[in-house]
Amino acid sequence: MARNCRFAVAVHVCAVLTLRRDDPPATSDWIAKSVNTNPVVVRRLLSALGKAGLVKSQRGTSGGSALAKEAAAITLLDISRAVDEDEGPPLPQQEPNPACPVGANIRPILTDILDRAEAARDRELQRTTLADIAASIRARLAP
Amino acid sequence: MARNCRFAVAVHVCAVLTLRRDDPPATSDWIAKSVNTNPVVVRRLLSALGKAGLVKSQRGTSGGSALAKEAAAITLLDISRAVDEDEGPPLPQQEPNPACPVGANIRPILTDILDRAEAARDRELQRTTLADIAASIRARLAP
DNA sequence: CAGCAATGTAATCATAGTGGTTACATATAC
DNA sequence: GTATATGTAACCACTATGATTACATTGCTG
Repeated sequence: MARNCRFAVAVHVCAVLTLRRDDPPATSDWIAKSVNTNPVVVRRLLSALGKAGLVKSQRGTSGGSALAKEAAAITLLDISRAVDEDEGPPLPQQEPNPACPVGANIRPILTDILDRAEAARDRELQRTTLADIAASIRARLAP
Repeated sequence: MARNCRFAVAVHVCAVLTLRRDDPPATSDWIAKSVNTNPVVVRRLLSALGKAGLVKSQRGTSGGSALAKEAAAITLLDISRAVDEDEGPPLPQQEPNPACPVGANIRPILTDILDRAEAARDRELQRTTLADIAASIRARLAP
């Protein structure tokens, strides 16, 4: 998993947008207050989410952002892919020694394993949608 | 997944030790040449693997390292846990705004999701042992 | 149309993590 | 006792991250 917090913050941002359905679009300023960070950080994420087609933003007065699709149609994997650009598997950039039987053969084996591990993680993220997140939050609000 | 290469290098190191079963213990110098890195980097990993009980090392002349268990009894998850110390889920250290319904409730939800994703990855890593890695390498050596 | 309010994005900065390297103390075989 | 190996601390260069400032751009609204 990526060691940054972009995914976590992006889910938070999207959760805000989901709970604000039917309300005027949320400004990056407003969202930033909920996340407790700088509005530009939020706008960067919204920009990435927008390029992925998950969110649409409007400039100008009474502008802001809203989901571009149904909450049930956006999975956490979509969000992860949108904000965490695809770096390959975490292998050393220095190639191993091809003169050693291990060095000559370990690379594709490691790539395969790391890809499989990431696929497992992805499958898990794909199982949850923004609608599920919203439901979890609502459940905690009115117990 | 961690964004460092420790896991990948550690698997390489362990693969070397596995293929050298019944040979004199491997020195960090020798292993480093296979990985194509500095011996100290290898020793750091061997130290962590040793503390996890996966490897044993011997100082002094004709010293070196060897597996502490059967290769079939060491999973890639064991190696990952040994060299990538457990940082929690990647959440922002700045707590979200408790006055917002989302900010007040998103934290445990995110933790749950990230834990689940990591568990899926772990389950995948657990399915492969060092014996499997060694077999894959041997298969590529004599096709 | 004027002006305000919002996004989009570049540039900069402090901080932290990573891996490579040197150095040296310690242990062990011969 | 000496050569050889591990175990670690210390330091360095490089990179990623997230916060921040600044400013251009867009669009509503009076």
